[in-house]
Amino acid sequence: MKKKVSLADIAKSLGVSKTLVSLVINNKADAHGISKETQQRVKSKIREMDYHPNVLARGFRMGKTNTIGLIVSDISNRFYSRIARKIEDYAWSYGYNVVICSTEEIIEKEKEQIYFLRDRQVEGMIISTSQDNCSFFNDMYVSGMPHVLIDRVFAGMKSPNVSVDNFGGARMAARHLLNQGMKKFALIAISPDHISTINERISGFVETLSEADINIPSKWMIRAPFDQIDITVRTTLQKLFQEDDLPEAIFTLNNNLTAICLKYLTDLKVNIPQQVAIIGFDDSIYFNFTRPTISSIQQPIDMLSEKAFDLLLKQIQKTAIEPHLHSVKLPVDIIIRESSLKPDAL
Amino acid sequence: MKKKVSLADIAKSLGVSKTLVSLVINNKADAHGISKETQQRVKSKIREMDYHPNVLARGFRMGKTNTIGLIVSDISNRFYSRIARKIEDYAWSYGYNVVICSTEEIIEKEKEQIYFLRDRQVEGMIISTSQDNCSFFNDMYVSGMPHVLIDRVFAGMKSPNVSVDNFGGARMAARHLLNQGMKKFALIAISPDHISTINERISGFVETLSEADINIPSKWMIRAPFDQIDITVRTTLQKLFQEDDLPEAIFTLNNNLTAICLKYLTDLKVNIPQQVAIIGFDDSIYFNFTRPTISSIQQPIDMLSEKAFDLLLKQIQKTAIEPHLHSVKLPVDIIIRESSLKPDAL
DNA sequence: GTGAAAGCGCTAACAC
DNA sequence: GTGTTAGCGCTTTCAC
Repeated sequence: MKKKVSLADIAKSLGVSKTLVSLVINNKADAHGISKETQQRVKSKIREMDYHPNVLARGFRMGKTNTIGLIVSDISNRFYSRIARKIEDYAWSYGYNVVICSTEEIIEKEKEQIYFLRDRQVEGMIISTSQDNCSFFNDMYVSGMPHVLIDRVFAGMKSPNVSVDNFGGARMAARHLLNQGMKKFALIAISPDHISTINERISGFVETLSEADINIPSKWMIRAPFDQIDITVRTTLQKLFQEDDLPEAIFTLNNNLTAICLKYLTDLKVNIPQQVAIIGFDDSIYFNFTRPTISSIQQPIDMLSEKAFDLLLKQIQKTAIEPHLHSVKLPVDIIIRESSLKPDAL
Repeated sequence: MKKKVSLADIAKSLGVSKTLVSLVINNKADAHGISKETQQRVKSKIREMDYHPNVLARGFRMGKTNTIGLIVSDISNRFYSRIARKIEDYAWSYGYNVVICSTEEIIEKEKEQIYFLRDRQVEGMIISTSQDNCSFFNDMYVSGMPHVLIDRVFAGMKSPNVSVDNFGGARMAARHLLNQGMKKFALIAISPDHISTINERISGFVETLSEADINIPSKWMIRAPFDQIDITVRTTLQKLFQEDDLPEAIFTLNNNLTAICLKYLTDLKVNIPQQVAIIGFDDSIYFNFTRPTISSIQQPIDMLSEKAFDLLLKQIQKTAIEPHLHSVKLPVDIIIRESSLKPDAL
């Protein structure tokens, strides 16, 4: 693996040209009418000398790196790691590698990472952005850098994108709670407060409630900074449960929030859903065996990843993207379990 | 972003040599006594023409790609995605990108991925292998390809490696259960059956039990194939609970197994720990708020990742690795929650 | 059927 | 202080 045998070494030791060897390696020998016998000689020499093409050099020469980038806020979040896995599978099947980057929701870091990947000539990127508007990506789109925005999107953006129906999902959650006669709600989101998914979920929830003439008091609209979710949720819940006036249900806006919220509700010995019901955005296998089991909005992660990769590949291959696929919004499901049921329904 | 301005373009439009531009770009201008004024001219031209160095070309020239590979069985498994995140953070801080590969526990796929990454000139790899012996890696070590084995290791291997004390962790679990007077145990592992971590955990558990003259009946030594965990666990548990003779406790050997096992125990309406206790290897935040809360062996993921990256970096930089750091084994903790307590202790 | 030579974008001796 | 030149390992046009 070490000796760094090059194509030239093979050619020399065989007394043939580099062209010949290159042709054989790339299966273009037949097309060029290279004799079977020569081909065999080359092939066995390659094996003999344990030659491995320098893919980097080839990529450099051909302007193809066979690498794509995946940029998300945090690869250890299961939502993103599942996306990563799917993207990786598709990528691998097309001969691509994927480079991962976690932005920690820091806009500057995200930009830096995108620039870095671009300078390294990745052929495309799939991005769940932390930015607060699409001008950066519109420029990128105009510049011709293949990319697709995933999960988090903006109105009026030019880049191909695929997301889920956050608004509709939140609406489902709200309706489900309203249908059971609940009237008092709290909502826990993360900040920064320009994340599109979070805002769409908030809108969906809030608007649906207001159609029923219900508002969420501002003290129950909770924002936990991305890097301080744990402590924020803990102190907020502690304070909340010191008061007499409690919400009937809490809507947690992503999987981390749901988990952390449940952890501290448990610590506080709050009965779910008797004292307070809960429903989260983004499902987890664990929600099946907590007691109570946890209701949630389930996202079509596999489909999301598949569509995203497909859109990226089309750009890389310069295949036209049908207009109706340029911006895809996927439906979500509500999984009703015990945590969101009115106590008397249990 | 598109026009592909090259260093040569800058040089030409400025009427200077490429060398000059290169020196300025790489902050070597001062050392070479390039006048401040020329440097400024170059810099502003670079900005004016929106030039971005082709990092690939540079890497190609210098034999440095600033890329490392991370190879695990499944990046969507939280254990690995947390490792990935940490590795990525360290890598980024050293100017490295990380390429992820999921092997699905398929040895051939793993080898293919390693070859692929090698041919792409990654500078090093961190690998949680699915292979059943270390000869492949010993060859790799001899060949000089920087790499470190993480999590799964082999006795007598040459490659630098870092793992956790699986044997000790399983022993802790066994002792904890034995201490409470339990005598009948089941164990659920994944196959293939050459995965070192799994085997060490089995050994630790089984040996500790046998010191107390207890054996696990073979019908209670369960193996679920990696890609069929769900169905295997389900049918196994269904069958198990049709019988009168039940184990007092189940030891699940990784986070997936624990989750899936809990899911189906819940489906079967089994009372934990009254009917059967459970303790898992690998912790999860969710174990805090299930009811009962779930006991587990907690692994030092951050430390594991840090040590691994450090060992890799040393190899890349050709720094000597102190002998006692060549093979690192990290201690684990037992987190005792409700699921593993004798009913009368609750 | 096979080879020579140019060049992808960059860096680094070595000149001048 | 600045420029010339020779590659890194590969593919590809064009020639023979």
